[in-house]
Amino acid sequence: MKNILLVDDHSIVRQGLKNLIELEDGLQVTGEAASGLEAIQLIRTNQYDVVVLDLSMPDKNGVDTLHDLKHIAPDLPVLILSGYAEEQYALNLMRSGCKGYLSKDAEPDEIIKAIRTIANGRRYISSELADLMTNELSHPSEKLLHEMLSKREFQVFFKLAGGLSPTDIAAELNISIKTVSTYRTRILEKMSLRTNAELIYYAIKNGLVT
Amino acid sequence: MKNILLVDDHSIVRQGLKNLIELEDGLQVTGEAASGLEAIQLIRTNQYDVVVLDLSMPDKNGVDTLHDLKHIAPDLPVLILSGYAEEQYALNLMRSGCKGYLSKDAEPDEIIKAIRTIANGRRYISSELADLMTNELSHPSEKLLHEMLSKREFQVFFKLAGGLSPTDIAAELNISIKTVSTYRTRILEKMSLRTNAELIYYAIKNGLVT
DNA sequence: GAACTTGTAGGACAACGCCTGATTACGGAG
DNA sequence: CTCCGTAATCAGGCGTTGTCCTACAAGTTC
Repeated sequence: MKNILLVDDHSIVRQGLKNLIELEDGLQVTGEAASGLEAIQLIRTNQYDVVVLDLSMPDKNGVDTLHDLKHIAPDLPVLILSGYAEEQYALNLMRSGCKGYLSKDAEPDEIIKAIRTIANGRRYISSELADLMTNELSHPSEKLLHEMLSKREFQVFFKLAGGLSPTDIAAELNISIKTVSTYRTRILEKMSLRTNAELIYYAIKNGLVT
Repeated sequence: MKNILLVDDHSIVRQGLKNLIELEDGLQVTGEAASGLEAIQLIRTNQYDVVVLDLSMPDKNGVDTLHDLKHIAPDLPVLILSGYAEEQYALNLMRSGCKGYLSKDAEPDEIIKAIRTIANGRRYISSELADLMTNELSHPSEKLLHEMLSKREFQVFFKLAGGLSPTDIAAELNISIKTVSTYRTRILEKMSLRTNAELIYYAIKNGLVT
């Protein structure tokens, strides 16, 4: 029997998933969290086989949550569930160590399939994502700019795009402002941007923020 | 027995809502639509007492869907369920004739309460929304926000939106940086924004920059 | 004429950016 | 397997920039 932790701030979504999952043999939901912090705490004290993680949450976003998770429990497999517009960062997330990535409007069947696959220790890659990735491998030069960022850089990028100040970001990531500033410089450099404004513009135009 | 139509493109969310609703006496889900168009079609041919409508959908967004709905079935009460960041529309939507507005992360209890209230022909207004509305009424603004700016303020707004630094702007307008900063403060104040990022976001979404 | 609004800035202080450098992690060459 | 280069993560110093608060004159509204 596989124990599943659901992380999503909308209780309706958790309800829906739970319902779906509990119809299945061998799968059960043994934990629910409405935020990244809650999730981290549950994982510290309980034992799960799979985490199903929503990307967009208020207090601590999915990207950061995934990052922290990987420190606490490197081998715990994570399935990312995303809304729209977030397909763009699928590749970044896969590199950050999630085992699967699905859009919320996927069919219930597919979600179950993904959970099963991941619970068994394998990766789950949807056909859309597979396309993306092979595309990626065959023409590496055509990477989207933001996919050239490291994990940490991407986290910072994301927060800058959301309008957070360096000070806020430093606090959220527990690093020095100086470090944030360093990342910012490198992000602008890698992405050939010049200002925060351009960065925000990029993020909006590429659907990285809604 | 009240018949409810659920409109949301995520089947998980529909599942969750359905589950929630069917535990209740006197409420039943008799229709589901994954898109605005589907919803319109169902409403043409079937009889519902309440529509629960998600705001963000791919083909036709909730705003437009609501608008069309009101032409086909002016008296059919609609409860809007929104994700984040959409609170801005709440007021416009209420004016467009929806009967209630709730965030998706509301408690299940509240959702049920809202549905019941609306099904009985009354409006449902959450406390957050009530706050917003009174706020709004106290300084009425039919105008677009940026139309409330003075000439000078608008010049600065425009340049800020374009990513110019205060220093650059000061140079272009031959005024002190301090003055630019003052305008910035007033602009943010007048437009109820908090950061340059939000300002840029506003400008892009309102087509003030390309 | 009192009460806003608009255009303008100065001073104090915090925030930020740029440059530089340490440490660690990793992958390929030898 | 070790060595080394490169990329990633982090941060301090120092000077600049920008924000916030305050202020004030000129117009506008009631």
